[in-house]
Amino acid sequence: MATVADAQRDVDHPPREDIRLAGVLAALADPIRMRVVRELAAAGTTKSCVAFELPVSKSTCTHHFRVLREAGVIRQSYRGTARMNDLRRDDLDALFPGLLAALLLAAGTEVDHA
Amino acid sequence: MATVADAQRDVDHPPREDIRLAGVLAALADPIRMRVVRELAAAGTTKSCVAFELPVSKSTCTHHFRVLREAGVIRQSYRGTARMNDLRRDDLDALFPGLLAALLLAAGTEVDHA
DNA sequence: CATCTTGTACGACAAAAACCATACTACGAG
DNA sequence: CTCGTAGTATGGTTTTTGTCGTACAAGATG
Repeated sequence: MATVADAQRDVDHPPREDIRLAGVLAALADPIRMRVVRELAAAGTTKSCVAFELPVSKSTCTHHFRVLREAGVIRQSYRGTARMNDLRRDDLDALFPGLLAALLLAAGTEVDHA
Repeated sequence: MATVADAQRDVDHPPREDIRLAGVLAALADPIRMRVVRELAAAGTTKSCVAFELPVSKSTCTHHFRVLREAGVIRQSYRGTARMNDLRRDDLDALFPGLLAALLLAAGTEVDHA
């Protein structure tokens, strides 16, 4: 369960108005990070970092999640030792209408054809 | 006017099926290249490299146009000494429906709010 | 408390990217 | 033919990025 201590360990996220399109695109241009976003969108709920089973080391994993967070693509919060990740769908849709949907669709069809 | 010699100087473009979403996103994550694409979309026609008046040197300019071409975002062809550039709207729309429109819209609203 | 699980911090490294200057090619115009 | 214009090629520098390993921190669990 999330505790008060968890909340204090929480980390900074850019406010909605600071999210830049260039940052979002750079974040999603990496295949590992795009995969994370796709799995997050498919799940529809928060997922811990370890749940993704990414083919990289722990520290690289931390790096990728930080890039996604600083770009404003995901929201992170602690729950015990786990860091839960969550798509910032609301903010992205408000800022860039249709973009997330088009990106997820594009990524999906590309995988299907591979 | 375009000549036979012009055609022989033409350069390789990736076929539609080789265009990767990651490459397109990486290409568009650079502000200079996004600006080129936006101006191309707004113009609706081909434009020579020099017509963009980009704030970088000639060689850097060549570099950015090559990245866009190799990502499959633009088509280039010679006309005299000028290299004409053209958005690959048809291919992008076929591969990634709605993506280009969402990107252009997003880039446009971002500039408006700046 | 001891230990396991999760994740972070830091330092290092190689590869890629963005940039420039210089030298060059190719076409067009005088 | 000569010169100007448009762009390429090459090679260099600097910055950024993706990756890792090691050491550490904090909560969960025995």
